[in-house]
Amino acid sequence: MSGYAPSEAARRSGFSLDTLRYYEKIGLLADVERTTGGQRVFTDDDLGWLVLFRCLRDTGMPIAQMRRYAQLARDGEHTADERHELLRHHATQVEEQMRLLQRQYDHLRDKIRFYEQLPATAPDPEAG
Amino acid sequence: MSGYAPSEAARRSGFSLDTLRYYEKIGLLADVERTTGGQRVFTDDDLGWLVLFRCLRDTGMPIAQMRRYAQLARDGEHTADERHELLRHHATQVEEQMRLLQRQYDHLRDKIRFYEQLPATAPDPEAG
DNA sequence: CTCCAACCTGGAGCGCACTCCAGGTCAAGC
DNA sequence: GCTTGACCTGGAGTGCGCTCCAGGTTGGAG
Repeated sequence: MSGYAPSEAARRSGFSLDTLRYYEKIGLLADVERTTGGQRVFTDDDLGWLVLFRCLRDTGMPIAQMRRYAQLARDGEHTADERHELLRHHATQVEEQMRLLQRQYDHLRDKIRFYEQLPATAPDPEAG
Repeated sequence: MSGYAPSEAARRSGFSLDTLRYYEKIGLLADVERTTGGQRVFTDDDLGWLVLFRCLRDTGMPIAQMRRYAQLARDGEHTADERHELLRHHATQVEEQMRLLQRQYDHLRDKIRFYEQLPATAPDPEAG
């Protein structure tokens, strides 16, 4: 229950093999265990981190910031406040992002409604 | 009420001057009017298009697709169905995007809640 | 008429986040 | 032991959406 081949880790995390290697290379994922032959072995812990990275990535956090978070976690328990703050700050960004998305979605629906109030009317304000 | 200098168009649309020029260059914005000296003059119609582009961009539509939409609109009234379909299709993408964002936001809030149920507990599943 | 800030062009460069490649190694199944 | 598919490395390349630049032109204020 705690030793996954690269392909298995990729399957479970939804990241490509190249992305997993990339994340390790840039120091986002901490050094991953290896077999004597040098092949990666991912642990449940690594998988947990990947789930988090997916969450942060999907909500638009830049990699540099994720890396900062990961580094803080590696630095130990005394960085908990800073990590907490980092996530809270990110959450407010996400809230703003959600509001914008909702607003523009509403706008889009208006536009679509326009097409549904055709047929055979005059072109709309932006001729589109 | 219908002739804006580039800087004014930029201010009103929220796009940079470079972006406005870029949008014209790639054929997203139709050829913009010019003074005899060659300087751009944006119309209310152009501004309307920019509002739409902002909506589509903010909701994640790739430029290629926006360009397709704009081209269809230029092609005339008989493309209305296709434009309608394009927007409807995009709207479903946006809905999915919103669901994902909400889901990952909830996940993020859980993570934050974890930090709030400290202090001085054991590290969480992904040690973060 | 002069000045200078705003504008023009074509094209190069950038930042992000991967993605692909060549050339070689590892390890499980037969 | 051999085969073969999964894996390794460093580094180059990609796609997107701008952004910046040099070198020149325009046009309204004074």
